[in-house]
Amino acid sequence: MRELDERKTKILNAIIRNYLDTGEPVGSRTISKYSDLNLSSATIRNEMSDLEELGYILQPHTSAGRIPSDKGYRFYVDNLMREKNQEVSEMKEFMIEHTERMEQVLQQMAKVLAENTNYTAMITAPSYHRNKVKFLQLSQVDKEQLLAVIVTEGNMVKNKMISTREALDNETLLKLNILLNTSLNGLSAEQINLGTIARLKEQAGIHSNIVSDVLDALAGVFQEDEDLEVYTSGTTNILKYPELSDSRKASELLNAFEEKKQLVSLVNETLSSEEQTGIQVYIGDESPIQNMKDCSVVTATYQLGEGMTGTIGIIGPKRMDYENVMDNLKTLKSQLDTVFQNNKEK
Amino acid sequence: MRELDERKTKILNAIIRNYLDTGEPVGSRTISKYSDLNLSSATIRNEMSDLEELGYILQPHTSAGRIPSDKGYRFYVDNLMREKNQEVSEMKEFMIEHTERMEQVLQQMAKVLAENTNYTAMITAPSYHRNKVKFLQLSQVDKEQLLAVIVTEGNMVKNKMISTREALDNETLLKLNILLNTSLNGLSAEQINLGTIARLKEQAGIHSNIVSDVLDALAGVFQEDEDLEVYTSGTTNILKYPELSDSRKASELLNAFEEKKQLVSLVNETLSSEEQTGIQVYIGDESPIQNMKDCSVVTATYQLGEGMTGTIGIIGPKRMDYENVMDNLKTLKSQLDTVFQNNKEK
DNA sequence: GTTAGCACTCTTGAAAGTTGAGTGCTAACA
DNA sequence: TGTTAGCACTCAACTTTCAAGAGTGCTAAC
Repeated sequence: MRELDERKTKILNAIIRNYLDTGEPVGSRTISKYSDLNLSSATIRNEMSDLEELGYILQPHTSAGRIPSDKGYRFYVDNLMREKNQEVSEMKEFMIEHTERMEQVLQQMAKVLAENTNYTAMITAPSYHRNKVKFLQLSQVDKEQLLAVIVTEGNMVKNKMISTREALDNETLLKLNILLNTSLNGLSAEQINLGTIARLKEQAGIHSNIVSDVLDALAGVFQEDEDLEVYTSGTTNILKYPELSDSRKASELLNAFEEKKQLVSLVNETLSSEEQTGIQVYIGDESPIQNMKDCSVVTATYQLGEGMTGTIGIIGPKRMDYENVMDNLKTLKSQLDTVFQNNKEK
Repeated sequence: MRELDERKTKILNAIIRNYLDTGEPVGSRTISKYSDLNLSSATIRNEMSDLEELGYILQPHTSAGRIPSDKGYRFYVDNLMREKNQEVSEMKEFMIEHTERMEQVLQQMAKVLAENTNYTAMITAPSYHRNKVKFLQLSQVDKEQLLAVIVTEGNMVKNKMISTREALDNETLLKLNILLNTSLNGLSAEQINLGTIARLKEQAGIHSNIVSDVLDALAGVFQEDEDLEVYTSGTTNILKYPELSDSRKASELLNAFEEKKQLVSLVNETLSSEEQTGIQVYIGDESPIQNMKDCSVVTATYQLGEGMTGTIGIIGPKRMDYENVMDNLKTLKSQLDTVFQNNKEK
């Protein structure tokens, strides 16, 4: 037997929906009129009393209406929420325009997401943990400087300047390039081990110091992506919700967004606890970030195959419009897949 | 004859300093005790009355103390402020650690600046307007993709992927590279005109479409820097000042920081109205950004020679600690010069 | 020119009163 | 047994009132 019978469920649903709309505690009379149950407020009151005892709703104070508890929200998200299946939104247009610069795309997406939802959006660049070197080139830029260009499977390009004592002649450069490419191509960060390195240096002979520099650069490349690029947008949206906009809370939250480092734990959490749908909802204390205990956080991961994953997140008040948010995330998620897919096939 | 005699000046000075400290309207009695003028509060009152008539201070309401007007702040900044000349601060250490990635350096500086001042800091990457192409290279990354790498005089590196219908053979690639380098090296954005382009395409023959792509990329590179990379830090600091932290104002301000586009006008304004010291102070309405009319903005430009300039700015309440802010900007400015200088000589 | 004194103004905060939404409980009803 | 009407009660939120305190402007005296 379920904890909640049908009528209680309906009433809980009505309460939550109403609260999502208004942000005000909702009373028995409202429900009595609002819902199609045709029950008097007194009956509703009795049921509400039960629901409160069960922990689904709570009263901010005696003689106020009820608001959903975290448990109530959880029940709503898990059981009550209707899944919308909107058609593909306008996002696509944006993305087709500029697929050149990854950063721009991501920033743009965050923006669209924030605008669509009126909450704060964050999105991380796909991370290359298990990504491989695809192309590597050293060029002589001027007398004392080499430029190392590194391209990974995901077509991410990284550069690193290397200072040398003196210019290398063309032939040496060519040799080095061939050496580096044959040795390192197709390898991921984990696969480049001491053995590889030693062998490489040996073959480089007197230019082993340059090889060192290149490897440093390479490490830097992979490293850099570990400390994660996070794009946020709509951070100021939280000020729109009174329950979050008091000076202290707002300040803490905004800080978390500015110091993007704090968001890392959110990303990791999301990545580790993968679910079937790929969409996670953290309500209040469930969130891995302490500062967000008065918020709800909805996250999704997008996959690009070959171990490249990124995270999208929406942060808003607990009474966020979960349906809309999850719908948005879902479409964006699929959009991302197709976009990067296309990009690759081109 | 000056508008303000010595005594009025002293009193104004005392009022402003006091207000900078406390943020509260300051009354005649406070000044009478606080300053070394040995005047009774009544006398001060008379003088204050004059000062108000002259427009240097104003009353929020009858029977409150006085606060500085924009004109008062202006007078303070121009005439009253003592210039501190602190020794080189801790900034240097930070910068020496990571000179690799321009972005990181700038972001780091913004952070230090924000922490030092407790206001919001912004800093733009040096812009290459008049900067020149130093090195240019096309490489075959895989069957259908070329990578164009562009290095400018300032050692800024930009990449652009170019899709081709089919792979080019090595020889063609070499020829194209030589062609591009000989034609474009040493040229700035303005110098690449239709004549150059036509000539280039003609020489490229059947590969003129690739040349087109490279030129597009090049345009993109210069363009991209025109829509400006701005790094901000300490945006939440404005919440520390009650006069800015009410929901509406804070929201507008934070938005301006997030939508970095809005900051462009500030940068342009700063660049155009160059002064001897290179440090500008915008008080209230003087600011080119409407949202900042309740703030003061202090900006400086740093120069890297060869037409590369960037802008640093501090945004805070009108009662900001101008001395400290300007001091910070001044040292940072010189730091930036030396750092980039070193970087270049290496 | 400076100062003491006084009446006046205006914010601020506390205290007291009022309103209204909402509850819990009881008794009656179907 | 479940539902409902009615009523007393509670409590946040708002309004009003009041007193205190800071500060001013003005006048008259030094």
